[in-house]
Amino acid sequence: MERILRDIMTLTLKDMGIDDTTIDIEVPRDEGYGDLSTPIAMRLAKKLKKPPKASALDLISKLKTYQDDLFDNIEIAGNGFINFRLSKTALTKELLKIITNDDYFKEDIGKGKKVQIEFVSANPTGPLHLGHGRGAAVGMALSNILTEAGYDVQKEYYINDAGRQISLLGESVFARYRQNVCNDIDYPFPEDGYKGDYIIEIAKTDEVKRLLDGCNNLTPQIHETLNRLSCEMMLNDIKKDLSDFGISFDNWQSEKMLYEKGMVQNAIQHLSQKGYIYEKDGARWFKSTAFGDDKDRVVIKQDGEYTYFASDIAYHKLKLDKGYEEIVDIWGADHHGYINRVSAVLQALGLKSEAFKVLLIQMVTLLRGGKPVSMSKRSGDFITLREVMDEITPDTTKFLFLTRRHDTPLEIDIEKAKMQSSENPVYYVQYVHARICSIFEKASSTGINLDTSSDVISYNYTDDEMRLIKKVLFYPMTLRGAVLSREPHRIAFYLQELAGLFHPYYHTERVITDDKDTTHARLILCEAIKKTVSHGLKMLGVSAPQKM
RNA sequence: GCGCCUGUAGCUCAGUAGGAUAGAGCAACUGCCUUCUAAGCAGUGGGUCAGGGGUUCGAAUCCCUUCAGGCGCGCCA
Repeated sequence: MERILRDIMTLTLKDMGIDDTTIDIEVPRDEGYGDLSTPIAMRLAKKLKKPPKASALDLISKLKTYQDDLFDNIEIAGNGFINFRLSKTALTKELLKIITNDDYFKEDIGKGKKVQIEFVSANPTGPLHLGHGRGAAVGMALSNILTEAGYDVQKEYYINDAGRQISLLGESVFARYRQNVCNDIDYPFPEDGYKGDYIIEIAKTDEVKRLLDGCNNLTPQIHETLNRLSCEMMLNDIKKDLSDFGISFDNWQSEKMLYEKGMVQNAIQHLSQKGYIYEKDGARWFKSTAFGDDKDRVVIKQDGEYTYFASDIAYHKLKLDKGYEEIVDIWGADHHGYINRVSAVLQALGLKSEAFKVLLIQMVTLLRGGKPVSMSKRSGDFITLREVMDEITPDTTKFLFLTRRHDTPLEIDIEKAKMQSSENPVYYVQYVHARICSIFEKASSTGINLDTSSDVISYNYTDDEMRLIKKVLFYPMTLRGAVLSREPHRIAFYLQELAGLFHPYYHTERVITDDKDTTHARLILCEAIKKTVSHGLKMLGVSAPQKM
């Protein structure tokens, strides 16, 4: 609905010789101000050098020549707001489009722009914890809405399967093998090793036992194989967790592969040719200060080894080489100090700084009965995503994450989350869908079916119904806002508002009545609501159950 | 010390790219199942938007500053 208004306003402004102004259209807080409103006259006043009211009058008179039957009236408020009241016929006609047009909510904002979203990317040295779950929920929802908005999105998981941590993983598994399989209780556990029980489970698997059979100490070859094996098993667990959580990826990018294919070396060489690499104190540095970083960063250490940053350079170069025009990295907030140097790399490689966005996922602090639970992978003492989603369902967990902005710290009391699971907001929204499904079931059992063949509705919708109709028709505004701001949580809040309108309506009015026209009109409304709710839930990666 | 994030109702959080009289859920209390699902509905109470200054037609939102909390600041990954 708002799209129609936006379109004709764009045309009108063009007529007036203005085509560089952003058009803000919003739903006023108070219904008394109309259905939609725009503060554009205030902005226009400066350009036209006329007072806001005069500018508004100019705009309105021209606007009406385009599509007069869209509005009941257009008013100018004392402060210069232009308030539109939409006509019932225009609104109901549009309502039918939601039902008949399966792509109604698609809007081509992205115009096929290639965007890569990288998220989760947890090290394969332990199971996913809640913070990863939060990143997964956000990344998935973001890629869903961007895809719906016409972007060409690829979801990627970056596997840190190279470097010392993996070596340490192998050593940890070996120590547990000696201790738990060979009963060599005094075998020393590596100081910084991974202490979680999952390491013991890996050590006890047949594959590991077969590999390590009769092995008293790690030879380089066996260590290498054990690393690979442990990493694979860990990664399989992660993949299983993600898939059970409802998260999918288009590509799993291995860090190790970057080294094996010489891409790290190539990337450094490439930057070197551009003059961004220099030597100092026996090491090689990337001149990231040239692009706004605090200090230059080492890429090759004195001992000739690459730093972790070096492989990240190669990784981000690969993203560009694959043709992505926008790069979104979703990281834990504790990595924020890393943004500038990666941004510097991408700029050095020719990407505009606006085309690189990092979404920081703030910490999830877990409380159990009011007391914080410590989260350390090394000590093995942390709450996994698996535990939580098994306890309160993946839907509830995702909704919990997506009813918050991703960049604000989040506290979850696991006891409360469990207790509230039957009163959780996600059920409130899903219940709308289930109830409407139930209505249609009842309708078809009495021989009534939804008829969309005619666009004439011989029924006068009540005020409550008009409120619902508008809410549904304005859903694309929320979607658009979520896309532009990259904030999927807005959809979760919208859905709660829509549910907050539907449930009271359901309670006071019956959809299936003796009157044919009334029933028909109300079924149309219900179908539109159902489509909207199921679309919104789908964007969030949450199911829309037929029954509850 | 420097940098990033945060501070809104008792609690957990929204606040729609600076817009109109600051919202929701939870918790508390009171009612409502013979109806298409009570995971629901109706009602009641609750605020110095951390403090101060500035920018303008207009600020919870932008800028400066103070205070409070969190997280970073390796030739670790």
